[in-house]
Amino acid sequence: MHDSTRPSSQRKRRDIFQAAELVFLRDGFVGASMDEVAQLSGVSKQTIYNHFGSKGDLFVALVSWMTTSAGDWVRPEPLELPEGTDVADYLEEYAVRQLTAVLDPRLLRLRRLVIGEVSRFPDLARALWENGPERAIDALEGLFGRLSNDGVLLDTDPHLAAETYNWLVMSAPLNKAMLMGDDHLPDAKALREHAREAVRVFLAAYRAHP
Amino acid sequence: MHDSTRPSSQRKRRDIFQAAELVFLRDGFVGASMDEVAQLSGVSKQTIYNHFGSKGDLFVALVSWMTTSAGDWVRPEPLELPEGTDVADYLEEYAVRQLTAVLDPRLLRLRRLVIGEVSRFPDLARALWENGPERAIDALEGLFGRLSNDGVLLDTDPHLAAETYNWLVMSAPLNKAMLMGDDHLPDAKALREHAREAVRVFLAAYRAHP
DNA sequence: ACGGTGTTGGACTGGTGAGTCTTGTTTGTG
DNA sequence: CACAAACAAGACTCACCAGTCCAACACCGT
Repeated sequence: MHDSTRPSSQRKRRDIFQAAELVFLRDGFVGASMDEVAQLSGVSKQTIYNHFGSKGDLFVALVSWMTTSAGDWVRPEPLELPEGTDVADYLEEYAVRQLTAVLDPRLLRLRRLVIGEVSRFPDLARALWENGPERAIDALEGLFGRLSNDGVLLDTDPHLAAETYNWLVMSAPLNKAMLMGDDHLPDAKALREHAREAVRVFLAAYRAHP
Repeated sequence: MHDSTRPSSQRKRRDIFQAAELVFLRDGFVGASMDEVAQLSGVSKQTIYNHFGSKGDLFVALVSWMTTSAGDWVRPEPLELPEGTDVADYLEEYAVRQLTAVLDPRLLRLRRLVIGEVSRFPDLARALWENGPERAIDALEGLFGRLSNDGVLLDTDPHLAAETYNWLVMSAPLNKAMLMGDDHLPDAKALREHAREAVRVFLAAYRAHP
């Protein structure tokens, strides 16, 4: 609702986001209290309503801010297999990076929150889908298409292959984390082993037979 | 809080559950109103508080009721490959059954709700995990162990194989449904094709080479 | 230094919701 | 039939919350 470029305004805006993140992630959308956000951010309630028009608007802005600002967790640059690199090694490395990024507790809580609010904020959930899984799958699809042309992978639908690989890597830890909380996350070794097995299964089904 | 075996009480208990299901699944735990549950169930508020001590207790009872009463969606009997049946056909059939069961909108909404309330009700989420994915994986593990002994599958960790197969089948549609709402569910044909591809990938990686 | 914009703190409104209480009525059982 | 437990209906308490209003104050560019 406001567009002040004053430095103090920008600072306050960021403080509001930080407090809102804490409160919304802890109490959910309905359970969160704007008074607490105000108090925790050291900002008056009126100021919040000047920056964001309503509780719902603040929530939407917060989720967008969290997904884009921490948007490094999905590689924007297209995936490319460096010359002379083993496919298995490359895919395994990609899997480990992606897993450690997505299994960040902050992102897990955000994901739970957005999933719980699907019926109230369907657009947010859709945005999270498109910036998360869909973007990752699209990036993989590009890579797999090229690998098919090079005769490394079978000549099948690259999108289907990308989907399969993405979920082979992500689904078991992610779905478990969704329900089991942040206290049962796999450690680095378990993650590595999971990634290796995912790559093994994927290549068994999609590698071209020479 | 009460243990009346009177038939009218049982009836009212069921009515309360039905109304609570509607309200909680629609508005979430915090957003749900006990007054509305009372009015919708045609039962006085006091009666609700006689049966269940508090809003939280009603919520816990409701989720338990929904997971167990509709617990047919996971086969209680251990999985068994009938004599002379093709493994691929059997696994594909199992996948389609499991998918149609889990992709029921009612269960999807319940899952979203429980995921959104992980921090408030961690026990519920854990119970949903154990009665859902974990039980399905355990059942598959038994089957795969036997198939390994019979030389049909590779002699690898049957639990790992079960986990892989379970998520190969479930993850793509389930995770998409979690975020994209109940309006983008795959139809029967898409489900069948997805199941077939999951089986193909799984057997490519786990079938014993003769 | 000045003036406008942003900010503050707190009071205030209107509404809602969980849980309790009361009184009178229903319902199943001995 | 009689009795006790369960129920209905609604008023009631207490607390909380989204959003607004207002008068005094702080900040910043000109």
